[in-house]
Amino acid sequence: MSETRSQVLIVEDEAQIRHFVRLALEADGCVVQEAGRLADGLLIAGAGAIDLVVLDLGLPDGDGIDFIRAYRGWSDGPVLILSARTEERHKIDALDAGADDYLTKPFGVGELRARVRALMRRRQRAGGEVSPLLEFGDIVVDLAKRQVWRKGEAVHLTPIEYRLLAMMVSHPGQVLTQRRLLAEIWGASYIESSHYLRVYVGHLRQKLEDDPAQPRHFLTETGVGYRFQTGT
Amino acid sequence: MSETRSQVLIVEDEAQIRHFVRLALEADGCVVQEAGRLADGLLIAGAGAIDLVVLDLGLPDGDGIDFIRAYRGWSDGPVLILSARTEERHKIDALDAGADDYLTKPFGVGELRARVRALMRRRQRAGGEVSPLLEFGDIVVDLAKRQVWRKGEAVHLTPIEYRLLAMMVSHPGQVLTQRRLLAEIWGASYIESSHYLRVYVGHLRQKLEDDPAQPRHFLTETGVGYRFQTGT
DNA sequence: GGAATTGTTTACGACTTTTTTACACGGAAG
DNA sequence: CTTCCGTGTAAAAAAGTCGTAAACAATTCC
Repeated sequence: MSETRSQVLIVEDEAQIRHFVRLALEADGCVVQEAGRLADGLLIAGAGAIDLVVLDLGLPDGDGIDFIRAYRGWSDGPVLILSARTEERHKIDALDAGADDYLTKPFGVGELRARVRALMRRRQRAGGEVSPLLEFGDIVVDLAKRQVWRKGEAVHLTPIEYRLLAMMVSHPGQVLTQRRLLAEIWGASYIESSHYLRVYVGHLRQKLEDDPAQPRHFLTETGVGYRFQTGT
Repeated sequence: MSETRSQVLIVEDEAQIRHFVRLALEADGCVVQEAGRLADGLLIAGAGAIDLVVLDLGLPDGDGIDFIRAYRGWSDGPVLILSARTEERHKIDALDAGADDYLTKPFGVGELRARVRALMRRRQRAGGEVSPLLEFGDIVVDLAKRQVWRKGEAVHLTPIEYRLLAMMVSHPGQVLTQRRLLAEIWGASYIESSHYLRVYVGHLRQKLEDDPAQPRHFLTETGVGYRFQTGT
């Protein structure tokens, strides 16, 4: 936490706990954003440069496990679970879905802060080792900074465009089915709205392909989904 | 844990718990080394090749915190604390000294394994995942990416063509009856429409065989079905 | 409050895939 | 030799999918 302060997102329905966590983390110099529902949380996480997510599993508008899976679709950032569920089964499921730590309520504020510090420390160390720049022909993507360049020029992407791109570059060469893309970007209730994908893949091709009509990276697999091709 | 198995070091004075942890982690494919004292633990860890340390804080020959500090002097590898001490102060101190996770005794074996998997996952994420390739002469199939190559060149297949190919390469050398292929690809009500198969096997031969008229992989078993021959 | 940006929805032509139709080939049985 | 059956190609028609532009609604930003 030397120059840029860490951005933390809290996804939690109880305003009281949100506030409690916010105070705890701000004491360590974090910048905190709050979301009361999973859908809002995904929106914020997709829109901004979030360094760490603190997630309550028991939210009213959906299962927190689904949030982890969706988030993991485009981000490797640490996720700490807060939950009232103490059963081992829940912990295992959350950790295996991609969470990094699991803290059961009630928890001590000091322990929460220490665990957040541990995750942040590990994150910064990992960032130093590996270059976060992904390069594909003319396209360069920095997933950590949420920035995209084409032929050296910065490209502006909207939140949805960015999440779609991040999902695709995170699975190079692989076909991502329409159902999966829709479920992880718009939510499980949108798996039939495939026209959204046509519109937004179109946007990405417009902004990132040399010839949008003859895409070389964002390939269509008719009837199945889309494939991000890394090669030239 | 793709090729090289993870090396785990357990530093713990009670032989019973050591054995318990060893069994738990070996079940996940880890290679486990044990140390009963901090000094022995440092010696083993110092020899290198350790991917993760499971450390009991309450050892007779010294403070576990000192172990963490010493270990952090040369390694960034993950450290998971096991401890009978439940007080928050101890957790905070251990985490701030460089530990990555803190589990209080008694703990569930499932949770321990899940937390170890979470730490390992984060460690290995930098390395790209490799999906298994099926190779048959000139033909290479990547079922995970849904991609097919012939003599190094990508081959485009329609959904039905791909499902037919996937079925055949999944049962190499085996005769698949027309009824079975039709039922699995088109549905149970199509088991008499054997003529679809002629069309689509024809497509596959056209796209993947050297001489479609003299197929070497997609063989006809007249009156029965088709066989996928793996050999050259 | 107004302007700019972003997300959603609609419409339609172009394109891909599937289904259907037609016909030629070749071996086995009569 | 002819007939029949299962088979292999080709190409049509039909069905389904995709890409784009543009209008509208919601949201954000000044």
